Amino acid sequence: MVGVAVTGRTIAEAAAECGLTTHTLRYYERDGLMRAPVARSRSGHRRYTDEDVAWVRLVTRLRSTGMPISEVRAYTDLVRAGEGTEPERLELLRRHRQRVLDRLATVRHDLAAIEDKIAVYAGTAGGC
Amino acid sequence: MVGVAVTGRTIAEAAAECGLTTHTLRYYERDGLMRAPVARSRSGHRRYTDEDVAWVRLVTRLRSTGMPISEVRAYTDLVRAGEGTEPERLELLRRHRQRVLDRLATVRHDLAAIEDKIAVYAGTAGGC
DNA sequence: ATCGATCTTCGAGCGCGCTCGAAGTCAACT
DNA sequence: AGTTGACTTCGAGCGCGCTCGAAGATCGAT
Repeated sequence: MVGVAVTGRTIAEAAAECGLTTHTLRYYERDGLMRAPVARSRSGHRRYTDEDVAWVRLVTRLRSTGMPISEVRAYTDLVRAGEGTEPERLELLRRHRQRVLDRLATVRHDLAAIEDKIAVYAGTAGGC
Repeated sequence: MVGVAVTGRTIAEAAAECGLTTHTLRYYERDGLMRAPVARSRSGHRRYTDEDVAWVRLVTRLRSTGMPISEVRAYTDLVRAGEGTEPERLELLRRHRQRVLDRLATVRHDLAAIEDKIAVYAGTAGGC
């Protein structure tokens, strides 16, 4: 075979695709947030597969909804442990979901109070 | 007059009422998050008025919706500056409102993806 | 072969928002 | 009067989540 294509993305490409920095991507890996260590080229450079990128995207969704790093790691550990851990993963995700919903409700409630204040100022500005 | 009632709450009472610690309440004051310095008893202990508590409640709503301390301080400065700053206050609150709405949309979107995953696990667990 | 951009590891540093502890004063009850 | 607990100021410390920089190896285009 001539010219075997190097598979996977560089860390910079993966970072751009996920909206993260290369620093953060390395940090996540160090911190146990990848299902498996990212593959390397012969010279040691990281090569991100589609699966790696998809996983990082899941991680960012969990993070964006407020899941702490430690809990993302716990979830990752369960996935890495393989079959049989599905009930635990489900429970973890469901607990997270409930927390997010509670948080959303609180924010909406507090936002409503702030919007009342906006309405007062807007009324003042309107001069009516 | 016999037994003039001491007006206002102690810091512990105010903290309990606002769902904060006394440490946090002092920290907020130090950090310029109170409209005016809290009144003191003759011996120097803080006495929180209804207005103080109402203000702290506003601060907690701004914080709870993600406004940074520095911006709460900026808003506080405007209120302290008095009349004429209403348009700036309005603009600040409106900008905040928009950020909160954007954030809510993002969280809802990311949560939906997580709920898809929950559905997959739940399906697996259901065994159908 | 050369050169500039990108990659590696490692450990330190930072910004935010509290959180805590020390050392001392004051309040309130018995 | 004594004692227990709450209050004061001050500055330091902490947990989280990155973020950065140094020193050096490698890549890819010319």
